[in-house]
Amino acid sequence: MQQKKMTLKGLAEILGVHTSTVGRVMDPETRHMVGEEVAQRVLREAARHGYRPNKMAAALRTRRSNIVGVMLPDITNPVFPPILLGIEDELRKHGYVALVTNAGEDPEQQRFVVDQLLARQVDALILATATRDDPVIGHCLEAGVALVTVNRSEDRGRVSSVVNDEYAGMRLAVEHLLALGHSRIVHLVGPQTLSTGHLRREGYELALAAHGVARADMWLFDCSAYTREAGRAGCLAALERYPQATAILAGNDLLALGCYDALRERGLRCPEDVSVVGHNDMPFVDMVNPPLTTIRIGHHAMGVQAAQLVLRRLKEEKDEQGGGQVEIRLKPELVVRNSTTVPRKA
Amino acid sequence: MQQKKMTLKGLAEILGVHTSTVGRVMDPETRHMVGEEVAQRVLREAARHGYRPNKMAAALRTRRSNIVGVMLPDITNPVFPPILLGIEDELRKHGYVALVTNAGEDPEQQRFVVDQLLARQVDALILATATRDDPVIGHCLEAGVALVTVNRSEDRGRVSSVVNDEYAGMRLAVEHLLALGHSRIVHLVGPQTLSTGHLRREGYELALAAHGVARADMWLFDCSAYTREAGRAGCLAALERYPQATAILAGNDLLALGCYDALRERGLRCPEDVSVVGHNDMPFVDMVNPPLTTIRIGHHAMGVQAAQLVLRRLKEEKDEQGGGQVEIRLKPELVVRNSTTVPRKA
DNA sequence: CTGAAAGCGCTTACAG
DNA sequence: CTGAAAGCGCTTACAG
Repeated sequence: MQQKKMTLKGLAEILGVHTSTVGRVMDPETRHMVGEEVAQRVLREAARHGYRPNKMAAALRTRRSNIVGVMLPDITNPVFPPILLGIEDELRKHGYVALVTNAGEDPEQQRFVVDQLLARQVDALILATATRDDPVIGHCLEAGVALVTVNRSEDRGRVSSVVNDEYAGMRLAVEHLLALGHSRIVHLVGPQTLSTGHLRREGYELALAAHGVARADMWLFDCSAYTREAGRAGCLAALERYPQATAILAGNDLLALGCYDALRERGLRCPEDVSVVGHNDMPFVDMVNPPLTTIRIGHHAMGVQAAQLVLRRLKEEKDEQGGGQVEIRLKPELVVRNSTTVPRKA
Repeated sequence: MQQKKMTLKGLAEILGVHTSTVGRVMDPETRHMVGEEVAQRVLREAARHGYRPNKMAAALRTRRSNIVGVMLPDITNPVFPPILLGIEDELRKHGYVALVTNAGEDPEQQRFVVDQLLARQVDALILATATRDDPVIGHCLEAGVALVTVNRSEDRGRVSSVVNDEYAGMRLAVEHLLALGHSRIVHLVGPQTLSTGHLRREGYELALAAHGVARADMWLFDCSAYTREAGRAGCLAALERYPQATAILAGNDLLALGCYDALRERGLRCPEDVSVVGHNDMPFVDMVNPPLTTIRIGHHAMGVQAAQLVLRRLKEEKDEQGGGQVEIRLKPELVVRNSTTVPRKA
């Protein structure tokens, strides 16, 4: 059963040819260099033994592992699986695989994980963990790996990224609420250490300003993390501070679900008393009560683009072309469901 | 910036010692073989150059990659991320990493993915894709890799597995409904090609039989897949066939959510008209309307156990001990929320 | 305690 | 069209 692993050398011995001949046949690119008849014999024998070339050995020799490392902050957060799927789909098309690891939010742990990935000779890194001022990115840059950031970006522009257009998303959300007649809109702000939290906050301010809303009427409330519990606490406190609020624009869907908890606790109805808008359109927010109005982000597409970008970078590297950093911004979409309606009468 | 990659040989040259000396120092296990003073010099120089041993080269030499391949059917299904997390956490503790890939449900594609993983020299495989009669498992067995199945198992007992105790879960669900007073309980059956679908069905029958319910009063309805849409269609058809049903026991949470859709379409209220029970307790089913009563499965623990099992198998392999196949069954838990109540009056 | 040497399984310039 | 040889970066028995 446990058939002994066949190698190039083994096959060559059986066939009475040189290993380099077998090697040439196994690679479709170089197969033409070998005589038709010999090639067929080699192929047949390889198949008979279920020969599978050892890619690690090849990687060692060519200094190309065809592995891209992917570091996630939390695979359990529903936005990441689709991104990952997009990355994998695209990489696979080009003969690459993803070495995915979950690193949490702690920079020390992340640095450790990056070192693990580098020790395993990944050709490139895709980081979904970026913070605006990210020490780990510096670490990666020093190591000299090809690098791309996905979903989040850093502030210093040292690395290419594929992100959502956060300004556009917030504009959609704000204009939806404005159109319904809301003028007292609280923004539950996500972590300011992350580009998403920061840019959505700016997007909220920009969108309101564009519609002539005064600074004083922009009601911001910080949440410590993108979690349901932080959303609940933030919403409770925001309701206290701004009792006249008729709508809440949450930094993401998890915060929005926390708002649902808080509103229920306060005996307020959504959307009749307070409208709520989320951000991400993560799975199943159409099933909650009430179905959540939110901003849909193309997570799968984001993964695909990130993979393409990193693959392109790898190609340029080989061609010795420098190439500056780019930021690819995907357009989000408003999904109106039942958590938003016209404001209650004051 | 892009500092040239340092190697054992490079360090040895700089230090004027032999590569094997440097090698011995880099491995804590063999460090004691080297003189204290030399070891310190080596360590200092290694740190100065940010030396990171090439694990691929080591793997080639030792024939141990310390990589475990993990094959998933669909990372987008919320039950898998926690399993994955458990696997990774445990593997990391032992110096292993997971090479995760999403393979879909198609056996051809899965076989291809397995070959990819094997070509990359994984030491072992954890499959979350198992079907009751699984051709891909045969393929893996032939290749002679250490193998463990997680969440699902195959029928032939050729491979160890870590699964949920499906009988126990169904007993909890059935007895909960019985205790509420239901006697007309439909079971929306999951795919019979999967151990989960099959065993939950048997569990339903066993539990009802234990309470003296006649075969004729066991109302089964097959669903083609574990999806919300299949649940909706199945529920609609089941309602047609069994109009007196007062409760639905869905094969999993996704099917249960599909029931919600169907009930809404038929103008039936849950739980007043029909109680619904799910299976898995996946994230956010506490936020749907109504919050779902379901069976909680320890997915993270399942991943941890699967990793432990495969690691143990690897160790035995080294120790030349055969060791038969085992099945580890985790105990599930009933989570009562608002989708179940006493039956309506007939 | 340290060194010299062989070899893991490939790839690829260089000959012929 | 095919072969001989070197080498990717390690590890590890074998000497001394």
